[in-house]
Amino acid sequence: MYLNHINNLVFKEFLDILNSISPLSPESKRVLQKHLSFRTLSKGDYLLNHGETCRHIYFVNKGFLRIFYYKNGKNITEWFAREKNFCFSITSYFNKTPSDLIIESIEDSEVIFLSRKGLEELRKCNLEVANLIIEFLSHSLIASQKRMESIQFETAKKRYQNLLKEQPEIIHQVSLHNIATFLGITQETLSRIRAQI
Amino acid sequence: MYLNHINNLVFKEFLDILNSISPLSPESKRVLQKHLSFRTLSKGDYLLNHGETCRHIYFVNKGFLRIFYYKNGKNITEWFAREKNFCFSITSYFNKTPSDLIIESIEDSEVIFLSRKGLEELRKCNLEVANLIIEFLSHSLIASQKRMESIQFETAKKRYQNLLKEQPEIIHQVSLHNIATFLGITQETLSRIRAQI
DNA sequence: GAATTCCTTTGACAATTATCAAAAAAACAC
DNA sequence: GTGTTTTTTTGATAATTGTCAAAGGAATTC
Repeated sequence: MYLNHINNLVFKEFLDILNSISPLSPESKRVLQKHLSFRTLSKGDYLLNHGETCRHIYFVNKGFLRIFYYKNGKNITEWFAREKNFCFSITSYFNKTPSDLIIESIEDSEVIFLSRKGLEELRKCNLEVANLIIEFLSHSLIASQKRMESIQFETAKKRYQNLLKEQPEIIHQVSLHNIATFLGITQETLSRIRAQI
Repeated sequence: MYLNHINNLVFKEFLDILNSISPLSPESKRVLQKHLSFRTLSKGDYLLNHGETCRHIYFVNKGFLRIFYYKNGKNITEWFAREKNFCFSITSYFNKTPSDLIIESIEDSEVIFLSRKGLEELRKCNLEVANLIIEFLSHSLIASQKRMESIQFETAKKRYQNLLKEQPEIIHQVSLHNIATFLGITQETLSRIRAQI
């Protein structure tokens, strides 16, 4: 269900969030708004499917998303996107290739779409938009780096404890299996870790 | 040994490389050049030390660098930067915090420094520079993502084989220990993997 | 509320990798 | 070359995690 140009208040709030990431003039907000769209999702809906090319950066206005993919027939969680956070398939978005990742709504959600085409056009001529993208990418890079270090150098137990500390609510939102694959371990191993704590 | 504004030809070539990443007018090149510096390093020299804040993006004009850190007293390789590639400490650079990472020259090297201060100034007022940074960050993000997936979902043997395929020359440039920690395994495990192949 | 389905835990065992120690090989210095 | 140091390999053992199978719980449906 696409509802373009309808929920103006939602867009206004979103543009304010963008503005807090990197300052935007009213004019920049106006041109950016042209490239926004809005979608509501029911629990279980897919925002991006395997094989589709990722043509947007997604902002979770409400709800909760899971980004996952299939590896040897098993579904592996790559990331969770909480309310007021962004997500997208990095590789598909930049390389314009079919996505291996699937983005699933695990609660009823509201998502704002930022179109790649729009952003690519705007960043070429609008300095504020270009700087907004720089802020966005540098934060994404730091997050990616952090996750990499966690996977490479912490034990499964430590990673689980960190997750509990940083996102305690996650336990009630997603299955143990999803948390386990997100941590890079099997469901059984996570179950045993929990038994120890 | 810093040699600013001396090796003009080297800078010209470097600016051409930047231009090939994202187009730069002669004027943009001119202003960018003001924020470049140059340094030669002997084998074993440190480009960035633990506790120092990373104030530059480095470009390996010649030679070979290793980025590593200490974890429980052991030195762990995070990345290798080959000739004509960039490197920097992501966290230290963006957060302006002391670096955990150490960047070491493992061959006699020539490195071009792109100053963070200069880039931060320029990107605010120069659209071409802002777009250059966007290209740079998006490629960094893709690389970080790729490495993360490799660590999380491939066996040590597979990772070693991929490394051999992608950078066969690396075997002759760095010790087995450094390759092992880069792959996220111990030296002994890597030695045993090699014996199998 | 009984049946079905899905999620989580537990058990037994195998595979992978780490750790500690020592030997072998290679590189380096004199 | 000889001796010294560093790097790599090998051995024995332990720890961690994965795999396969089954049981126990919880949630859902009819």
